[in-house]
Amino acid sequence: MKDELAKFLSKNTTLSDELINTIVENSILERYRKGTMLLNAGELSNKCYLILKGCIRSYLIKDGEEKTIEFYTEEQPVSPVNFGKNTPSDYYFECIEDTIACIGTPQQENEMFQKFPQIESNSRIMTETIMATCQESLANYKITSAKDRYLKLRKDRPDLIQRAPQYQLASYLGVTPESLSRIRKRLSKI
Amino acid sequence: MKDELAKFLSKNTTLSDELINTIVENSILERYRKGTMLLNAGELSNKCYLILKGCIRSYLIKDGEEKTIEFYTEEQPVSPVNFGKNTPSDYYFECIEDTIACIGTPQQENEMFQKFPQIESNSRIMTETIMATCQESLANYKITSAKDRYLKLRKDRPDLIQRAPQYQLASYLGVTPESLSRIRKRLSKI
DNA sequence: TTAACTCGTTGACTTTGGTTAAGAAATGGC
DNA sequence: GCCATTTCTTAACCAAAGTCAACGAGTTAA
Repeated sequence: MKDELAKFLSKNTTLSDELINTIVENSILERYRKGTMLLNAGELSNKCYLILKGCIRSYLIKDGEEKTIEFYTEEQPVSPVNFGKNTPSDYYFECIEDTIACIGTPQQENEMFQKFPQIESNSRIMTETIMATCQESLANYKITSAKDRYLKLRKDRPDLIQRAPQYQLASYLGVTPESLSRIRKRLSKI
Repeated sequence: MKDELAKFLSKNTTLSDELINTIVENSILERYRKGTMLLNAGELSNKCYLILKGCIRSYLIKDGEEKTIEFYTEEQPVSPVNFGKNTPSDYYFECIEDTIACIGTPQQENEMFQKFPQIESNSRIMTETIMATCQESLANYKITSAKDRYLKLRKDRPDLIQRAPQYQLASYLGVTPESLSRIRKRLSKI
């Protein structure tokens, strides 16, 4: 499993093999069962994750309904926006599959940043990349219909369609489960 | 004008007054007339901005229509997602008012990061904050109606309603100008 | 001053998605 | 296996937003 982590780092950073090794050797892996809540709304977040196997969903509850914000799968970093901050989370983080993840804490992060400024630099660049993705999602969301968003999701992350229940996909796409069902029906007729 | 920059830095970073002074003294200010294109789609971005006065709008063109992504006003940093990268921009950046901004370049940024690692650290944290805002926007967009988004915009950024033409606000809210007109009419009747 | 544009508004009509309710299918626990 | 629960689908109806077209106010340019 630690290989996955090394692979991720060499793909997403410009860190030396030596440094990557140091990180991998000092990293902590955890296993979670499907259904485990990693963070509840109202709680402080003191862990971030890199998924090696499995799937994590973030959501919030509005008007009594779960609204899925994001699905995270293999090789994706999961960092709650209040990670390491003294503010309560608005979001829930839940494992929707049995999941193995590499854990990070604010202390450990700070230590690493101190020891190897290189890592902070890479972290900044990675954050910028994730932000670009987020901005793109928002732009894309505004200018497309629910049907187009479903098609795009099916194209970009086909595995998710299989892995997540439909009502979660629906709220992720910003529609009701009924609407998603209709969209799928319309598409299947073509 | 440089005071504005110092004010921004002391509000948004934990940098020492000394360091802030260094930055302010080395910063370059530029003036742009209303209508100036700061970046066109397809171009590389080698400048980022901190607005001291004025308003910048980013948009993309889809199906021949301008879709407004974001409005940036006083004290907001404007960093195209491809800033300093070797990839062409998908977005246009336009001054919709006469604007004064502080300019940054990738070279200058790197130099500063090298000299003062503190600054890179602050930059990372600022990026994380901006990302949180972006994620929140996306979440908020998904779970609200156009009317609610208009009300929220009017509450959060009342000046924008006055400063930007309605068709730009409409595409920012993700609706047609006709719809926004109707939403405003409905609201005025209450 | 007039002609041409742009922008915002309005109306008629269509399409899409939400709501409610019911039933079918799948899942999980015993 | 069987029952309870959850999830998915379908249908009828409604509300919101898109489309198309027309019009008026304001601006610009000849």
